[in-house]
Amino acid sequence: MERNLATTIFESLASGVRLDVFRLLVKKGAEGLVAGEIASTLELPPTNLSFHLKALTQAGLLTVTQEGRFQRYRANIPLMLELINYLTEECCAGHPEQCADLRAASFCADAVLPVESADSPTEIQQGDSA
Amino acid sequence: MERNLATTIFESLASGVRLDVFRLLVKKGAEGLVAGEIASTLELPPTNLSFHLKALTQAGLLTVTQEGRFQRYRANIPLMLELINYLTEECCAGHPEQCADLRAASFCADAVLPVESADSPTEIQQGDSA
DNA sequence: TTAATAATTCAACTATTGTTGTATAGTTAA
DNA sequence: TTAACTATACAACAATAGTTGAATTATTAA
Repeated sequence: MERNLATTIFESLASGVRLDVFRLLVKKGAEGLVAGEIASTLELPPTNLSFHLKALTQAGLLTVTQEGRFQRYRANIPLMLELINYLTEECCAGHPEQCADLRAASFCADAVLPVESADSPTEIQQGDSA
Repeated sequence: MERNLATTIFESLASGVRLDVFRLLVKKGAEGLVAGEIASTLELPPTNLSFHLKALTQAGLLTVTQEGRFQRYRANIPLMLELINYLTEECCAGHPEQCADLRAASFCADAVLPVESADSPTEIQQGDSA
């Protein structure tokens, strides 16, 4: 993982609103939520939520699939695992075995599989188009 | 973990400088480094490094012990574990067993034990004095 | 005590981020 | 096509974070 990506991910979680959004979507797992459901659950104005969803999605922490007029968001758990691996590289002064448990952790790996839908949703990659 | 602490931790890692500092100290493990060693390793002006060390320490990610005229910094790995647990609470829509591996991870747990020193260093708790 | 060293604090400036209201793009149904 | 709805993009302002140099505190050694 590149340093810039890591700082972007941390920055995208350095806001109470975005942290609430990400944790909510981690809880929902593979089901995810559409933007309106997130807004009503967290009681946020749509404009403000959109701002934060964009930040999280551009950091790669969320994926988006379009379902008709809805946008469904899901947490990108594998990216979180990569981030943790980045933090623990060459960990503990030459004793990497101390980190083995964490580095091998699976962390909800199935949470990124998209749910089947009648609208045959299309993946939207908003990675780093900025 | 409280939400404010979590966002403070993420914010403290949302800077390239602070991320470099934290990863460097994770690599050093229980040995840690004094401020001057960090400054020379990362080629940072002491004033700027001090600013970032303060942010990391106030977030709880670093611990400081005084050794004579030196300040030795170490990474606080258990806090990182708490943070990961906070992210995975009620994970994956009622299937918490999918996260079991990560939540049980030990992640360099011995990295916080202070190294013995002739100066009998004293713990300095800079947690939330602000 | 005096000088040298390690690290931090303070103040000023620059740069970036967060919030809100309004306007726009795309989707659905009559 | 028109109207209603979902969600995002844009622009303006308010608030916060980052960097630097000079001054300060604390420790060590002569």
